[in-house]
Amino acid sequence: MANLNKVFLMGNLTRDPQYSVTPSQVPVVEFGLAVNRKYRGQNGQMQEDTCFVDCTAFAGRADTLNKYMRKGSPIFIEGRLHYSSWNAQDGSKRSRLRVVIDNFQFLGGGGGGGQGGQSYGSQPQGGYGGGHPEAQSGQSGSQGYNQPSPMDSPDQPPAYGELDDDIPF
Amino acid sequence: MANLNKVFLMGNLTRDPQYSVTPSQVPVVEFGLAVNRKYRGQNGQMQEDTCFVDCTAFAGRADTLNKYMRKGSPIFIEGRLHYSSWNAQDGSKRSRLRVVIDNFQFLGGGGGGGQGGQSYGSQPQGGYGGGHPEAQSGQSGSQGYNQPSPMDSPDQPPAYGELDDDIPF
Amino acid sequence: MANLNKVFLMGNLTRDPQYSVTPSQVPVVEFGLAVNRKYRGQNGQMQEDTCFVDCTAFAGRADTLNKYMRKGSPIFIEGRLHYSSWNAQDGSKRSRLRVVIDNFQFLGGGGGGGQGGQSYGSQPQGGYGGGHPEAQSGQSGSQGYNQPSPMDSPDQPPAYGELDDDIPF
Amino acid sequence: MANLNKVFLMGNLTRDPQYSVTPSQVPVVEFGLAVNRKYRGQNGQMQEDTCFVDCTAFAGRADTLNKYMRKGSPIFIEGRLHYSSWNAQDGSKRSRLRVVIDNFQFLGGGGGGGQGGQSYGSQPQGGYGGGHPEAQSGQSGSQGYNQPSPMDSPDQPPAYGELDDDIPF
DNA sequence: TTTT
DNA sequence: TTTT
Repeated sequence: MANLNKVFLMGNLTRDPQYSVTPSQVPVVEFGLAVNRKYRGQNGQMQEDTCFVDCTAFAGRADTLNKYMRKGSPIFIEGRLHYSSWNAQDGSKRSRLRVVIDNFQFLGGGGGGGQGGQSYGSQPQGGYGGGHPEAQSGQSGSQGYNQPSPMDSPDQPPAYGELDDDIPF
Repeated sequence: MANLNKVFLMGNLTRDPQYSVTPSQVPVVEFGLAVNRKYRGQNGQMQEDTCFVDCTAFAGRADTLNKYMRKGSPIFIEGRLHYSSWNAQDGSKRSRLRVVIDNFQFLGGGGGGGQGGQSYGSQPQGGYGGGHPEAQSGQSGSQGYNQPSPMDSPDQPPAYGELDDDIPF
Repeated sequence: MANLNKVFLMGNLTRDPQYSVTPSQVPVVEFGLAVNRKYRGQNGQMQEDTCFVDCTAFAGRADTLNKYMRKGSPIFIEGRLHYSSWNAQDGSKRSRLRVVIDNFQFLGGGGGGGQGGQSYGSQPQGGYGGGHPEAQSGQSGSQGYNQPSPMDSPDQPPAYGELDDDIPF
Repeated sequence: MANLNKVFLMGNLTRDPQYSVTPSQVPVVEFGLAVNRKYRGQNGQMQEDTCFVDCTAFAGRADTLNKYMRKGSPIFIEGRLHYSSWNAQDGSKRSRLRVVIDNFQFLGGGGGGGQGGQSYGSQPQGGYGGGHPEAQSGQSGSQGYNQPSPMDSPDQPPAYGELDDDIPF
């Protein structure tokens, strides 16, 4: 009953984002991501292999990614594995894993678009969302965070009663 | 400009959750978490040390944690570091890091409450939310997921146009 | 040039681990993992989908997993995505993503074997390794950790010079 | 008994790395990290707060960080929380959380040093290690990875027996 | 090919 | 202030 599905990737787009919309006009973006890995092989020499991952984003994230990412762009992605299966033309059962994007960060220095390091996400408490005008990404917005600013000098952090806001952090 | 703040912890509560509410009646729960680590020391012998972390949860998460967790309970936590600072009585500047909980999982087998493995969270696409009646946790709910059910047998996963739902996954 | 490939999963084995060895007798274990997700669909009702992930472990990890895990066993996995590709019989190019296991935790309460919560891994500094006799998992062991035990009472944590050990933590 | 302690941070150094060595000459580096978070407050307006985290690295990682990071440099860090406690001069018990660095990535575009996106780490299977000459970081090196290159065209990935290497991935 |  |  315990379930967790969390993926963190950094890599470069292998192709320009492909933009589409669902039947009810929700934006969708798909692209490939290449994640390289260097490792020391049996022979003691450095080797490299690449993990190619298909990634999908929806809604505001799709818009933002489509706007700023290009083939070669470096990106940090937080998401989850998604499994889909279907019946192939030859009658066999086929399946695929992809990554559905929940949050991302543009990383500078790469080939394509993103050269800043903006952050986008959908988790108000989850951390590193917002920051970009296009980053409309379904935040529930109910759990703001306000830096405690205690009036005086206790040996403990301020209690919640001293704060004028609902959720202190 | 790139920012990320993500913490994953598994450990046991060092004390019963302490429940309170913010001035505007938002539930808050605080507890200590002990996370053990075994490692091989300089001498080659196994050693153990414990990391004690103060954890805080708000709203529906606070209610659920308060209801099921007790001193000794094992738990999996996803959250973020939160820094607070204040002036101590002696005039010195003091600060503290704590973890603000975004998602959690009860893990069986421990001392106190949680014996199942239920999952709670606040991220519709982020993965492992819901499942428990008490798990009211601020989901924005806009990004549902429906298993694709292709009509026929392509050699590719079904396109979005074939799906009768807004966001396929 | 920035690359990251990190996966965290919790779920249940869909089949008993399948044990084998590489040509040079390195143990290998493979199993399927089912990771469930509850979410609220477009219609507002709770829905569930399952992500099926093929997992592979090597060496000491393979031994331990093979010994304790069974179909239905709950487990926490830390690993990385691995991409492999090959040419299918019909001449088409095929590919697959799987998860290579770096660390894992048995989680209690499930169908099969693991009912404790032991921890296994390969990262001395990475956290939660060791603890089980079978957990031979390639630790480099060079970064031990010793709890600082300052003699007196500064207003700062003890400096390294006060410690009688190489790496204080 | 289940324990996990994992931290992922992206942010900027708040000061130049401070280099030292342990009594037995193991390199140590310490620096502060600022991780920003944007969120929508109760009032509906965007707000920002910063999490300040003390970070420590040892051995080869310390050397590399010391060489390339400066105040303002952006960085991605994977590590673990470390708790230390001591008795303050006034007799009170004091404690502190910090992050011990296991892996890191330089991120381009920031103030100080890192302008590439090199990756450094200590986990052979863990992913994104190596790549830099200075990145001496305690790899056990036993779990190399070789891309499978099947000769022909099965409908399954190649079995291990077909591979001429110990650990295929 | 599928687990709770 | 501490849990298994």
